[in-house]
This record gives sequence, C-alpha cells and structure tokens, in this order.
Amino acid sequence: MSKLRPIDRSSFEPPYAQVARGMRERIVNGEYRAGDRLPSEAELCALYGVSRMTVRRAVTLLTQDGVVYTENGRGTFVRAPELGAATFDLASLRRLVDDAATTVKIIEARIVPPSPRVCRKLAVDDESYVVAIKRVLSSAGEPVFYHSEYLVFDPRRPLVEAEYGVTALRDLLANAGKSGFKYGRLRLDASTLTETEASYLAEEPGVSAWVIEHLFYDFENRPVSWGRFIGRSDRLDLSTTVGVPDVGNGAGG
Amino acid sequence: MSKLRPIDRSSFEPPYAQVARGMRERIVNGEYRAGDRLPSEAELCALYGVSRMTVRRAVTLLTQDGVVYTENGRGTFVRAPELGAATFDLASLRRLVDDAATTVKIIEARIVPPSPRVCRKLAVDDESYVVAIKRVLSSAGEPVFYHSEYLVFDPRRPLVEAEYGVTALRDLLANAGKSGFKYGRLRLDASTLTETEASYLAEEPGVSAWVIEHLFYDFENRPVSWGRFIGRSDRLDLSTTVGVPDVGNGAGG
DNA sequence: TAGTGGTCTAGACCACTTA
DNA sequence: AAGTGGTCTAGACCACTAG
Repeated sequence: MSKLRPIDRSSFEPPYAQVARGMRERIVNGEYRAGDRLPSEAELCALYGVSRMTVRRAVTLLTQDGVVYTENGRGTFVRAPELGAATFDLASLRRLVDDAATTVKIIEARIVPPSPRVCRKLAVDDESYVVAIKRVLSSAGEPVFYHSEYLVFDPRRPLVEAEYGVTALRDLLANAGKSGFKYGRLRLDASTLTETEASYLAEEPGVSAWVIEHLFYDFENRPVSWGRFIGRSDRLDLSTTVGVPDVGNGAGG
Repeated sequence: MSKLRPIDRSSFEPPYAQVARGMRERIVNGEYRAGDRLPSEAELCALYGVSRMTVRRAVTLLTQDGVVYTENGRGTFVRAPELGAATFDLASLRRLVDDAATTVKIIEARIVPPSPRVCRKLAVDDESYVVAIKRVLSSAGEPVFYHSEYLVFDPRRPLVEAEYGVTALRDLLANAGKSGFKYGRLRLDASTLTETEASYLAEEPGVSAWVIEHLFYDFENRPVSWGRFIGRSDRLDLSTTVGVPDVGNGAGG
C-alpha cells in the first residue's frame, strides 16, 4: 500500500518537521481527504522510521494548524476547511508600525479631566485626572491611523517623556521585554470616521474604518490604559486561510 | 527560594496541565513578570517532581498561548502582553449559525451568467454559468446577516437541493467531515451597507457593517465558491485578550 | 480483545549562550 | 566549561473505541 518514506537524518530540518511536511503533502495531493483516517501512529513510526514521540509531535503540529484532528481510540482524521475556524491577526498593523518609513506625530499629550466615557473605561472618578495622548501614524507622509489613548494619571509616578513618543507605541504593539501591563482586552470594530477623525486622516467623514479598541490592566487588575486605533478600512489587511493551501507549507518549528 | 510544589498524581488533571497551571498562577500573581526568567527546565523538574518531557510540555503550552517565550541557551522568559500579537476568531458567527433559534431563508437560488466580478473571482469566462445563492440569516426573527454566494456551475455534477439550504451553510462554517473544498481564503473588511443589503437586513444604507469574504478552492486549486457575509457591525463580536487575565486560566489540553 | 491515541519516564546527544 | 533549551529514543501504562 504505502511506500516507505524514510526521513533524512542529516537534513537541517528535524525529523518531526519532515514527517509533518510529508503528511501535509499527502493531504495537499488529495491522497488523504477531509474525513479520511490517516495511518495510525504505529504505522507512521514504521513508515518514516522514527519513534512514536516524533510521530506524535508531527501530528500535534498538524492538529494545531487545524489540518487534522484526533479521536481517542479511533484515529487521526483530516479536517475539512471551515470558515468558522478562521483566525485573523494584526500582522498588517505590526508591519505598519515596525516599518522604518512610518512616522508617529504626537498631536496632543496633556493631563486632562476625564470624560464620562473615559471615567467608565478606566474606572476612575471625575475628580481625578488622566493623561490624554493623541497620535497620527503616517506612512510615506500619508496619515493612515489615528490613535487616541488615555492613561490613569498617578502623581506619584509621573510619566517620562518617552512614554508619549514612538517608543511607547511600538512597545504597545510589540514589547520585547518589560511593560507595566499584566493583560489587555482588545476589540475590533467596523465603524465610520467622525468629522474629527476624518480631519486628522485627511479623509471624508462617514468613510468605512477599522477601530481597534484596547484596554490594558496592571497587576492589581486595574485598568491603566484605554485607547483606540482608527484607520480607513483598506489600511488594515485582515486576510487568512483555512485548510491547506499549496504554497507555504508552514511546517516550521 | 522556591517551595516544592508537588503535583497531584491522582487528579483528573494530568501532570503537564498542573505544572502549566502552576506556572501560570505564578505569572498572574506577579511573582514572575514580563521579561523575568523562569526557573530552568531542570529546576522545574525538581520543583514539581516530574520528568523533563512533562515540564517541556507545560512550557510548550504556555509558549503557544503567548504567555512565555524561550531562547535557546538562555532560558524561558515571561512575555509582555502585546497588542500586535492579538488574534481574533469568528466564534460569534459560529454561535449564531449553530444556534437553534437562528433561521436561514433562501432569497434566491438560480443559475445565472456571472458578473464581471464573479468571473474574475471564480476564474470562469462570461460564457459559462454560475449558481447564485442569496440567504438571510435571522436570529429571533430579526435579520442579522445577508449572505451571497456564487458557485461554479458544473452540468455534469448538478447541485442537490440540500446544497442551497441551511445544511450547506452550516457545513461552510463548521464541517464535521467531508467537503469538496481543499482550502479557502478569507478576508474581513469594514464596510457600509448598500441599499440592497440594507433592504434585506431592515437597516438604513450607509450603516457600518462587517464583510466576511470567502473563496474556496477544490483539489485542482480551482476556485469553486465565492461569497460574502454582510451584517451590521454590532452583529459580530471580535474581542480577544493578550497576556494572562485572572479569570479563565485556559490550561486545558 | 485488539487497536487507537494520551501520557509519562529516564536517559541521551545536540546547538546555543555565557562566563 | 557549565548551563540552557531542542530533539530523539524505547518502553511503559492508561482510557477509549470497536468488533
């Protein structure tokens, strides 16, 4: 039935990845189709000449990628591509902020009394003060995102100037180390530009736009930062794939 | 320094999950903070009294959840919550379709010559025909999503009636078995309702809306189904979390 | 009862980082 | 050289599914 498919021990690609790639290819080829049972782990061990843990690691990879699923006592099966299983990430926003050609202009950065909405979001009373920061992100000189952020103002721990700038924004998106936040809640929304937002972005009011709302908490579970990114709908690419496309096997560890 | 934290061998919760939960708790407590180095795998083995593979499995879990990251030769570190690392899923759309109170009404289902756009998307010429299906999904009697779909029409393999109905739609979102698709590409977009769309959804034109565009391919990599879900922006909840919130440890296998 | 996936172990060798 | 994570092995026991 199935030919022996020994792996290359001298390859830079570890055995578990080779096994995963091999199985993936047989699914892409249509050799195994949605609902089909794959060879059992014992059979895969013999087929590829590796130990069971190595086979299991390969199967786990494919499971995490949503390519196959396992049923205890029954076997491993090929999963059908499902629209509902799709996930979307903010890679295009990261690319924008990481891009050296992207500039961040601080429109406003000052200590203000909070609006009722900010009071609610940051769980502060209207006697306290918050730091309001408004930025415009531009790519190649063209404004693409407007960002407004409110931080709880703690007089004992004054904000350093760096926290207003580009660094703080980069840290918010991709923080390779320390940060005062324990966790954050995000919400993606479809909206239209208000007049104010449109003016910052050199757009017409009413144009379709993304809103990325974020609320970060400190280690006492108190909200400390609430804000929103707003940009025209075509400024953010939220594309993804379900199932196993031909290009890009994604079998990397 | 660190107390011994033996695991419960008789618990229904497997050791690797107990170790992962333990580490998670110490991160939630703030005992380990963003950027901190966790105990080495050897130390964790001694701390919890389990083998290295078990510790590694726990660490892998936390890595996949974006809670920690590893650096070869250096150690395992707590990851700071990053806005840019967030992912969003279509759970709320799945819930809607899976809900027994949701009904699907077929507005239209017929064989038509394709529009230029459909020709392009499905890679067919304007001499051929496509199957146009338009549906309205209602929840509690209220229309919430409009779905329009175009399938390449193959006279040799006529569509059965079931493919127009609710079943086909459920299969598209959560297909627990066979399906003619090899993979699909999806795109999420922020838009506003056209007059036609608004009329089906009993809304005003120009209202903010989600568009979920999908394009599915067969095993010969030919597009076979192109369609769009359209619904008011508050009909879909795209929320997510980064970092480790207090509630819901998510340590399940 | 036989086959399946799920878990765990003890030990080994490796590449990498740091001192 | 010592410590770290990355990988692999051979074998074991378990819970579950099916005939």
